[in-house]
Amino acid sequence: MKKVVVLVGPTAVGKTSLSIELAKELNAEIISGDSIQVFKDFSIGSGKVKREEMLDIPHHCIDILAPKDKFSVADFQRIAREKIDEISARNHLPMIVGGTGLYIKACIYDYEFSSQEEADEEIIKKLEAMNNEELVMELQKIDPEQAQAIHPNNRKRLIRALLIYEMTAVTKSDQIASQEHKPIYDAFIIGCTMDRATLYERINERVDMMVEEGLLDEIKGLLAQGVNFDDHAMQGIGYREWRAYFDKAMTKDEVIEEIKKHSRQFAKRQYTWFNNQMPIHWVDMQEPDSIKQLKKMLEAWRSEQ
RNA sequence: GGUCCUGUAGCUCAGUCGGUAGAGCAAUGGACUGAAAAUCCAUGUGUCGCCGGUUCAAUCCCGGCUGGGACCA
Repeated sequence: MKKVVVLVGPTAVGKTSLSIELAKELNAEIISGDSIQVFKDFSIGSGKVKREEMLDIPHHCIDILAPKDKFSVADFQRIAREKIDEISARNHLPMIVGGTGLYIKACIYDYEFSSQEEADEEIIKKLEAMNNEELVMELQKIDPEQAQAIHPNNRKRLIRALLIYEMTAVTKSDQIASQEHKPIYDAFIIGCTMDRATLYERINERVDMMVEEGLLDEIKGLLAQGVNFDDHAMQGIGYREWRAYFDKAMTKDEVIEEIKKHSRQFAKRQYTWFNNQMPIHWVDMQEPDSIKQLKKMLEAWRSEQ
């Protein structure tokens, strides 16, 4: 099995700088595991590494899409796995760094997405016109297991499950049942953490910094090139909140507060994912000893067979 | 100085014609297999400003005190 280092953690915990430090020591190349950083021109708001911070460490999966493109887990899985192969072939260590839990898990675990045609507009319209109860009843017919598992209020998932069957003729349950739910790499998963109150302070400060660095100009630039608030990447935190500003429903300061709040809530959700979905070696970013210990463990892991 | 309004959950406020209280937001926990920075679920004990009075019983009525606001001087 190929070795892969994975570095995850909530937003603003300090993943980027630790990743560069580790990459230097391990002769690694970094693959960004982030659902927004793949888009060009979504830079300040997505917390992309700056050129000068990279210290010549190769970075992948950043700026690989145009701002109006669509992207999905399956795309990420395919591209990231290709990168892992390439980097390994170069005798470098691949290191996935990011906060998008699903993307990262789909990449390193044996998730399998059946090939999918472009979803039929007609079918989507038909499903979206149905109420929750009707969706559940429909799913009950083709995939009772998922109809049971998905909460009736979660329309997005209900529609997704129905669509999977429409597109691929395989139910979501069958798809999942065919997997072993195991990693396909020898992955060493590091989780960055710190005291919650401190993290929240850092998040607030980071948002202020983004605004100082020109977040609003970044949004204006995107709008000027034809991106609008309904586009996929614009649903990212730090981006979607500005819609209210341009609609004159909120002041700049109110938008900034919204971004901070959403970022804090996001960090909490990230913890929930990382705590429950993957076996993680947690590192306390405020404890130098904790990082030292991590490096020792990484050394040991790396020299294993 | 006077008159009136006001003080209930971290915040904004409901409410109890007297039987110790509830919404939204926040917060916390959780789910998660093609939108995942998305989507969804669960969780509400708080000296009802303080002291006293009336009452079987007061957050609710009465009195005083105190904080906030508006208006009149």
